[in-house]
This record gives sequence, C-alpha cells and structure tokens, in this order.
Amino acid sequence: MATNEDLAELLFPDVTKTIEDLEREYPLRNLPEGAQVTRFAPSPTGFLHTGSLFTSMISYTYAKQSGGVYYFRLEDTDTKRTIEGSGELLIEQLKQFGIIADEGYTPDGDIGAYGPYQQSKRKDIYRTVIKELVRRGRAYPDFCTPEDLDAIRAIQEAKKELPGYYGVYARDRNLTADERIERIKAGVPYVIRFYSLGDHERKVKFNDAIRGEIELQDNDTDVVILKSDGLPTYHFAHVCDDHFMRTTCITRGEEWIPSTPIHLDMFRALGWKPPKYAHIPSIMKLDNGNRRKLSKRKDPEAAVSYFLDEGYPTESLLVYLMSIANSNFEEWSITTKTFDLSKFKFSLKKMSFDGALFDQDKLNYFSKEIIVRIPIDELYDRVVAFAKAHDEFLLQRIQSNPEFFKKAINIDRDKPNPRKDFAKYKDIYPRIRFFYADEWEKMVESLPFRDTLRPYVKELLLDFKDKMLLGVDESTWWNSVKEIGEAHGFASSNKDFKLNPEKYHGSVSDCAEVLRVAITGTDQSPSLHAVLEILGKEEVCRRLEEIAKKF
RNA sequence: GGCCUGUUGGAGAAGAGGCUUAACUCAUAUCCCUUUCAAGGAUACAUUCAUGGGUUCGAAUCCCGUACAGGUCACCA
Repeated sequence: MATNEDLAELLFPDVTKTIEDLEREYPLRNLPEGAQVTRFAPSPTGFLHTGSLFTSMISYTYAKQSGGVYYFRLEDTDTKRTIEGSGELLIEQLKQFGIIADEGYTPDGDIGAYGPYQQSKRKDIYRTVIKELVRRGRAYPDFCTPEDLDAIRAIQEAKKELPGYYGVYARDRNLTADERIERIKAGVPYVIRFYSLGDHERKVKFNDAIRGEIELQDNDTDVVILKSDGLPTYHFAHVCDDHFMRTTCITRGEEWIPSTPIHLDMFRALGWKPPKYAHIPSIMKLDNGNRRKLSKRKDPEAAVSYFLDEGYPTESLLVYLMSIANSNFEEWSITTKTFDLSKFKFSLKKMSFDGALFDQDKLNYFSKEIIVRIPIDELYDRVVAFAKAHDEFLLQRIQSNPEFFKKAINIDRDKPNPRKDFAKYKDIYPRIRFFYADEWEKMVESLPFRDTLRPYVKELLLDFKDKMLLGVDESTWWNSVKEIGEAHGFASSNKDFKLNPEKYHGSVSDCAEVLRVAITGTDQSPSLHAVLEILGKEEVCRRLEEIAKKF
C-alpha cells in the first residue's frame, strides 16, 4: 500500500530541499523592534492604478517610518493576463512618485537577499513546501476537470448550498494514495489542493491593523494551491512568499478580507506565524448615485498615467492621497505650512474604513498650493520636462524664448498673496497663449469688446499707443492710463463714476477693459501692467495699432 | 443567496456617554477688497449623526432589529 510519502516523491521527484532548508536560506530579518517589512505586490497586468498607488504609498511610508523595509514583488502567476513589460512600467511609474523599493524585482535583476522577487521564478520554493504538505497529508492532487467543478457548483446552487470544494463536495479529497498514484501514472491532469482541517461552523478572529478585530467563518474549502500549469495560486503564493520574505505587515485591498481565513488556515497548517494584515479601503467614485470602485475602464482618473499626462506634479497626487489616508494630514500641513510627507506621522489606525470618493476639486486645490510653492526656475524645468514627455507644441513654444515663457508664467507668483492659477501643467498654456503673436492674431478675429464701449475703442487705443507710459512702475503706469481715460470722458475712479454716471462714458475700469481686450484678446487676464512689460513697447504698440485699424 | 464590512453636510472627515450650539479642510453661495481674473478677508451652509426601538439623569457615541451601500464566494489576483 502506497503512502503519502510515495505520492510526494512521485509528484515532486526533483525536489530535494526541505522547508527547514528554506528557513535557513531566508533567515529572520535583523531589524530593530517595531520595524515593519511591507511590500507592494502587483500583477503585471497593466498600468499603475490609482488605488495601487494609494496602497503602495501606504506600504512605503509605513515601512519607512518604522525604520523597516519596503520591497517590490511581481506576482506574475497568471500567465494569461500578464502584459509584457508592464512590471517595468509599474516600477517606473512608482519611481516617479518617489516610491522606490529597498529590495525586490527590477528590470535589471533582483536586489535583496530574499528573492527571487518574481513568483514565476519561485517554483522551487512552492514545490518544496507543497511536497512537504503532501507528505503530511495536507495537500493532494485533485483530478476534477473544469466540467466536474461546474457540475458540483450546479448541484450546490440547486440545493442552495455554499459553492466550493469542501466536505462531501471535495470529490478527490479522500482518495487513497494508491488511487492518486494510479491516476497520475495514467496521465490524468490534476491540480494540487490544500487539505483543510477548518470547520465552517467555527469562527476565526484576526486583528486588522486598520479595522481592529475581524471575525469570520473559518475556511473549510480545499483551495487549489498549485495550478495545472505548475504555478501557485495567489492564496498559496501569499502565504509562502510573505513567510519567507519575512513580511511583517500585509497591506492589500479590502477585497481580500473574505479570503483571509484561507490564508490563516494555511499558516496554521504550516505552523507559521501569520503576519499582521492591513486591509486598505478602495478609492470610490459616484456613479448614478451609487458608490463604486474606481474603474480603469470607465474612469480616466483610475490610471495614474492620467495625472501624469495632465501634468499634475507627482507630489500633488501623493498629498491628496495622504489626505484621504489620514484626514488629520490636512490640518497638520496647514499648521506646519508644509506638504512634506516624510515629516508627517502616518498612522494605519487613523485610516477610515470605507473608501473615499475621489475628489478632483480637492486634488486641484492641493495641486495649486503645491505649484505656487515651486520656485520659478524649478517650475520652469518641470514644465519643460512635462512638455518633452507630453506636449511637443508647448516645448517648441518654450524653447522659442525660454525667458519670455518664464516671465509669463511667473506673474504675481512672488506676492504675499500669490496667484494660484495652475493646478497642472496643462493649465498653463491656455492662460498665457495671448502672449504669443500668432495666437493673438487668431484671437483678434472676435474680440469681446462690450458694445457700449465700442464707439471709444479706436481713439482710446490710439492714445494708449502714443501716450501710455511703459517701463515704469505700476502706479505711474496706472496714472497715465487714468489720464488718457479722462481725456476721453472716462472717470478716473470708480467712485467718481458711481457718483455721477451721467457725466462720463464710463470709468477707468472700462478703459482698462478696452486695453485688456485689445492686448490679451480676452476680458480676463493677469495684471495688465505685468503683461505689458513682458510684451514690450514695440509689441504693445503694434497690437494697439492693429486693433485700432479695425475700427 | 451565505458570509464580511460600512453608513456623521455636496466631498474628505473629527468625534470614543456629559467639554458639541457636531471641529477642521475642500466645494458652493453672498458680501468686502479690487482695473478684469486669480489671490486674500468676512459670512452662510447637518436642530442632527441611515432608520426604528432599548439602556441611561444624559447617546452621534453602548445594545438589538431593519434598510441601504460596498466586498467576497475561480486552476484571477
């Protein structure tokens, strides 16, 4: 009569290592008390999701602030969904946000002593552990076909019982070693399942680092741990990898809460100490009055690349996400007058349990505050970098006259109450395009002069051209505008105009409006004085003359 | 359907039996300042904490039920 030992040998003849060997190979980390080992472990199935950035930011800061280790592991066990090169892309995008792993998978090879950091390269480890499990009767080959499984599920549905491979429904659970060996030798395809000793009627408790104690029904299903392609499932890989990589805190999406009993069941079977779990809430979006998870298909803001393409500084998104993670961050940043995330004391306990609605307004608010604090030279460099990556036209514009561009975006940014015009780099050009002669030419086709002002436009503009002072300080310039206005019947102050509206055509503000429309093509612009100084006398006169001619 | 988690303003949320007349921030509105816009300043915005009961001298805070929302039940993670 064959034993499980025989079965294990038949299944994994090439495995010579034992779990003890692995324990020695991956010793406990020598870290100070309280230091946390966290990880970000995505599957290479696409671009970085905003929720993933959120989770990785939390993992990263949690590890860093505790003096621990944050590493990156590639979970590439789903060969069907794997997208070539997306692992590299994920790392690249994370890097732009300053989330750089201490160890882990990189395109140029692994860094760190706990690798491989790519699940497809860890087969030997999984097989070693599973061999041991088989030997101990805690894992077994299951020969069910997908059709068999469907049939089981159909019965369960009909009987309104819980779906799953458990108890009497676990068809191959109680096969003898002989029967198993016989089928394997006959070449019947199989997967390896975990042999659960759990009791569904019992409850298991665990302490979530965010939510506190969670009580769930114990796992009693024999989940598959090794797929027919020889790769492990998530459940098993998580238990194995996080054990041998010595992760202390699992940060993962809240959708994993219901399967935690499976993981705990396996940790129990292996006699390993389970890590701490922190289930991170997902970022939500309002859709027809209902909350739902940010969806990559429906919501552009679900992809981190969207924010990069729009030209949000990376710290804007990070700061926004931190304000969701720990709502006291905002007050902290106001009192300390800084957005430096590394100085903020992050706490898992302060996280809220339900997912926040993604709030573009709030992001924009933070981003304006952040951009206005960037010194002009650095801002310039950043916009250039953005243009190089995303906007060829803007790049040409900037390079045609860098100093000119720099002045145009710097208007009134140095004041105590600075202008906060830009939430993202994409906002910049539309606001300053009138500075460029060709754009201005396009705009003058239809100028928003008010009808009541039109009769005075020509004379006013001509006089501005001849008599307005340039190259002087703002109040001197402004006085000259007032004088010209007065000569044409415009009150030199709004108060005078309001007192005797019948005596005037309008007030200085109307004069300024005429000037503004002519020069900038719009009735809303930053400080006219600054605009005129940047454009220079020659261009100002040219514009005034050209518009005057049209009247 | 079973199980789990959650429910405080338009949004993020403080709050942990009396310090709450429910903090703070964003958004919105109005006013002030002002040559437009932006910025800034001021004010307004939950008689009430999903809902119904209960405990208590006292509840957003504790207990029970109900409703609603989200998650999960794969050889996907």
